[in-house]
Amino acid sequence: MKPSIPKGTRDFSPTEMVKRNYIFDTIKQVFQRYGYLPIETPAMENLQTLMGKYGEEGDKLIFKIIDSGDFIKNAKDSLGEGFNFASSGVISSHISEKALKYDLTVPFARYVVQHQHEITFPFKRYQIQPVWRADRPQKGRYREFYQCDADVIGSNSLVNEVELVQLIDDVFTKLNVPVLIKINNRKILSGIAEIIGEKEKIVTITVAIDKLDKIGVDGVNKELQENGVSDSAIEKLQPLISFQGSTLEKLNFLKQLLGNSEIGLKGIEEVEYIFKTVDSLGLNTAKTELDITLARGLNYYTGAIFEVKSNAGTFTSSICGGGRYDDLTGIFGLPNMSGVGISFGADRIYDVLNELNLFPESVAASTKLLFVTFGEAEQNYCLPLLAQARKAGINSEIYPDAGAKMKKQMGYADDKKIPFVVIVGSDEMLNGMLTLKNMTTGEQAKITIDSIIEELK
RNA sequence: GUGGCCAUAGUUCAGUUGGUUAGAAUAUCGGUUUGUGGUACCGAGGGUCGUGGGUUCGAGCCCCAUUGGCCACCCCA
Repeated sequence: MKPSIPKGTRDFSPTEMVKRNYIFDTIKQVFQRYGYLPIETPAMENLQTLMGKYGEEGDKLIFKIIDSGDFIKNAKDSLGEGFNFASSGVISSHISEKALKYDLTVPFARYVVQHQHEITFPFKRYQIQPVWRADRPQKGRYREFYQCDADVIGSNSLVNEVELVQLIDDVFTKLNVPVLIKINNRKILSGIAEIIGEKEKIVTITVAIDKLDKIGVDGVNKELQENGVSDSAIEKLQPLISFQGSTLEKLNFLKQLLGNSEIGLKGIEEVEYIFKTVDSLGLNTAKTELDITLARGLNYYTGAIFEVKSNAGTFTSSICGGGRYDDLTGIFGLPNMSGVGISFGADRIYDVLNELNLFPESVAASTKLLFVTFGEAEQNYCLPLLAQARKAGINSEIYPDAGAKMKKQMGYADDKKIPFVVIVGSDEMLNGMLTLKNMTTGEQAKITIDSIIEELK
């Protein structure tokens, strides 16, 4: 049998893990600086917890876990004798009650409701875990990937939104990636749908507008028409999607256009506050932009929405995204609990850093000292010295096979990029003067174990 | 869910209009050197050419199917 792993999943080598941990550590450090604390939730959730939260497309991409035991019998019991295997869609809900989590936000909402009596609000949590999507893999898209989420729930304040923008800026400044943070507000999109008289079609309209930079104005109009949006509504939409200008000009333009929409004006007010406050505080390296064509597919967003793209390299997909959701917890029985959060896509950030060569040269050297011996007697002599070195906090190891040739042991050190080697043979054992070799310079010296520890500490 | 490209050693790839025993580089292991790595030289192992079928005297090469990979659309991190 040929060894293989499922489509869209990957193994990570030690070198890759060192790089990945660099990203995780950087993000974690910034999260903590902003007062977020970690939680973890299971890899799987009850299917009902996840279904219906991500829109029609999203629901299709949830990995369902088949029930253990005789699921055919179970399905028969609940569906009756006459059920038809051909309609797998019908039986799937009868043979699966668990699913792999699709994102971290919905399980977080479930967590908040389930643990509401242990939580002090506003609750700020971060979470770095894998999620799974049954998407078809391609560049920057995996079926198993890590999200790094920071969310605050139980606070309506726009200060949270402002802080998240700063947090994004901090993370990418530390990682040396120049980014563009696109900001919009679902309320503005609602306002637009309202004033063009197609309130019901808001999802269709936002999805179409979102594609503007890819398919152009004509493409958007065509898609709207095909989806039953009236011609007069499309006409009213034109000035909006073709408008160019600075954030300030966009805001003024929107104020005029959405003057009759209460929700639209609310959205403008929120966006204006976020931009003004962020501007007055200043950002390190990130650029911001109001993008009224930014929609985002996840159904649960109701207020501000964010999307972050790299400004350098060929990687154009978003590497971070988020927004405000007013009622994710309502469905689990805890209404009026607004939250806002963002999610960093660690795997895509990895791809960006790799392409731009932005990983630091020597991220965390592993072993610092290797004991090379010539036989069992030497090995026995070295074991206590090895323990002594470890106790002193020096990452060290001994070549485990006592009889191995020196060339082999040295090669091992070289391959693992171990900077120092201690060579111990009969001479060394006689007087305790060990041979310490610096693998970078090739220099050797006779020296005691205590001096070695002192030097490498 | 729709479309395009690809599949030969652990890895990256050669392989002539279809013709004998499928090659190289690199990695691995061994040796030159049983107290010295990163260099050099020599040698070894490693492939039912993704899988199944077809055409042919003969298929790694042509045809069909299937699986897997990459990429684009959709959607998204």
